[in-house]
Amino acid sequence: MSTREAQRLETHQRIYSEALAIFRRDGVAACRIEDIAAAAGVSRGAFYFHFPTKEHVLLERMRETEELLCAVLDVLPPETPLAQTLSTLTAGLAAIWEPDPELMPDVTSAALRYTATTMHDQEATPLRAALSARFKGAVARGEVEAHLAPEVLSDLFLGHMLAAMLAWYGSRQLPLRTMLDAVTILFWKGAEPRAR
Amino acid sequence: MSTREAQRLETHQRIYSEALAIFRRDGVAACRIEDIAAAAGVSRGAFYFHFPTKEHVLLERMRETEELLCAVLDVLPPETPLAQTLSTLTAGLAAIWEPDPELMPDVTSAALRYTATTMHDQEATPLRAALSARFKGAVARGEVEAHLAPEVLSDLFLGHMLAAMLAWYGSRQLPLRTMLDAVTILFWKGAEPRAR
DNA sequence: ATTATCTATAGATCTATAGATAATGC
DNA sequence: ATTATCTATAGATCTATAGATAATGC
Repeated sequence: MSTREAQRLETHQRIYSEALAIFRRDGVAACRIEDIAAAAGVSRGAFYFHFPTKEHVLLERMRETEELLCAVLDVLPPETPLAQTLSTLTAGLAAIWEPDPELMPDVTSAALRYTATTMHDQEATPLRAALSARFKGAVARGEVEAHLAPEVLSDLFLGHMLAAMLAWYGSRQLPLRTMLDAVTILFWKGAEPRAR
Repeated sequence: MSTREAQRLETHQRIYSEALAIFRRDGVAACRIEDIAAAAGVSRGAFYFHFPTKEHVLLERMRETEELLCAVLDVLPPETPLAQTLSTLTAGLAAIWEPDPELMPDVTSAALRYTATTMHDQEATPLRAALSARFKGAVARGEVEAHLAPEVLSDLFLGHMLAAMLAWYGSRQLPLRTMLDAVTILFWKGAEPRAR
């Protein structure tokens, strides 16, 4: 790695982590670019060189967490039962967000809008692609009763996790892991009582 | 209604509808307050008198759609089976958003963040309260197998509808109504194959 | 010499607020 | 006379970009 590239990455990382710290302390809306630049020891222009807007810092946070989750999923062999894959995912999500919930609403709402408005049909984030492949395998193995295409089902599962995280954020009655597992069971079993 | 109040409401409505029109045409981010004020024939200050930020226009749009949905639900008698209540809700959601999808990601992401960050536990929007009451009744009648409290289940159902709407927005393979009904069936039956 | 990274800054836009105007209450 | 609604505008902040500097490629 060249000196110049190392320098750029270091500055980028410093701006990124200072921005998140100020977001947590003051809230995203109240934080000025000037505050971030000052904390990182650079000019306002340097912030704009690295991030078009504050929202892009939040999107990078989402990418970062998705990379962590991808790494966790990659460890599982392809034929892993979907139920176990999803359980691994909920554990990963809880490990990331439970100790640091403050930015969750801002990060998830930014990511949802960005994904909906700028993501074209064929593209997908690495996490969406990885989970979609797992769902396809599960459908092929007959583990899932699909009224919907596997990739749609996969996106819906991720959407349900986000909904659960936001519901959790508002009340915090249960541990996040418990909440996410309960929603996974709901996804799996449905809300209708079984005949007995 | 006093002259003054009528005038205020009229100006408010004019700013509101012009703002939505410009949001649809140019996108929320690109739209300047000046553009909205000019289209409504008022000063920039008048915009701020009626709305603290552009985001509050989006939140008012969400409130407006929720009122429509509440009106639809209120027609159903309290003992209506939950499945039928939810079907009425999906029809209402599709009727609102299918012909005018452009602002859906901005409206829903603003509403999600707002609800998560500023809504305290005891409060709820009229729609959340109305649907929560329906879920409580359904649990009492044994229509729902609840691993989660009825009001949490109700919020999750709404969250699942939003996730489905955003997934629909990205691809538009199916009619929105079909998509929402498929997710309702998923909510109801679960993804696991039944023993046969 | 060229280019990537960053600084400095001009101009655009936002936000807060003092002041104008017309409706209201007494 | 008081107050609600709106205008005008000063000051804050953002965004776009010209220019400085130091690393790179030749």
